[in-house]
Amino acid sequence: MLIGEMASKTGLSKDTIRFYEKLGLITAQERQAGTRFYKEFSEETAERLRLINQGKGLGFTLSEIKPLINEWGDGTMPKHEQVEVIERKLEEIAQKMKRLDEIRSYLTTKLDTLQQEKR
Amino acid sequence: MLIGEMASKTGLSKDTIRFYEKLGLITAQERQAGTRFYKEFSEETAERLRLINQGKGLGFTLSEIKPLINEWGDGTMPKHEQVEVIERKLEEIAQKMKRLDEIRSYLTTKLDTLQQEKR
DNA sequence: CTAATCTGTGGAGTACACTCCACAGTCAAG
DNA sequence: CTTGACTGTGGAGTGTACTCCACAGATTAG
Repeated sequence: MLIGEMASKTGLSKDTIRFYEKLGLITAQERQAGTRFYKEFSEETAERLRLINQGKGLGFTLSEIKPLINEWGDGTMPKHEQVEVIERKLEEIAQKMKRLDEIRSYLTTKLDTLQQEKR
Repeated sequence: MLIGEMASKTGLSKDTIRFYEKLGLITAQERQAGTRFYKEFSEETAERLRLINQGKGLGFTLSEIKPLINEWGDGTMPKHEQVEVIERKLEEIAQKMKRLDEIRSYLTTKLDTLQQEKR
């Protein structure tokens, strides 16, 4: 699919998608058309874009997200290191969940207080 | 306490703390000293700064955090609206937790795959 | 065939969240 | 009473993540 379809499919702007491609967060096939080239995006890339978006909403930066979603399989990183990276991320996620829960109970308490005051 | 102490206490830079004060995320007493004024921060403000920091790490922007931690008690917002705001935020948090869990299982699966490949 | 709509590129501009700097007043130690 | 470490202010600069624009080629509807 071309960039326009991808944009409406994911809710991201074309510019954002191009930006992510420049950063290497996603890739595209080049399809020739006369003298120039168009980018072909795959269904899998749509999935990736969704993951990226979720990550962002959770406070991960793009540079944190990059290794998270990349194939690791540049072959460069030894397997045990990959395992370590993932384990570290899992800890981070556990941390984030804990914090979310703290904010949740903070808000719940506030809500209770408000509703009590009402009567 | 003065800004330096607050900075080392929270791990935020003095500039960041001043920036947050400008935005109205935190407040300070003014203490006169000769011709000029110094800012006195309270223990409660330290708590606030910690909350702000947690919120940021979870993907909330400063402008989202502001109403979350503010006293609402400018008296301006009617109670039932306050309740609504909090309820909306609680939903958002539930969403974020769900997404975190999705990423968690994505990573766990990846981890399993890697460890299986090893043998 | 032509007009409208799509496409990639290069580069400029924007919003947010800081970060740094120069300057001048304050204060505690020696 | 000087020196060094602290303080507030104003303003400039930085990094991240876009967003917008002008341009020129490509494609599609009529």
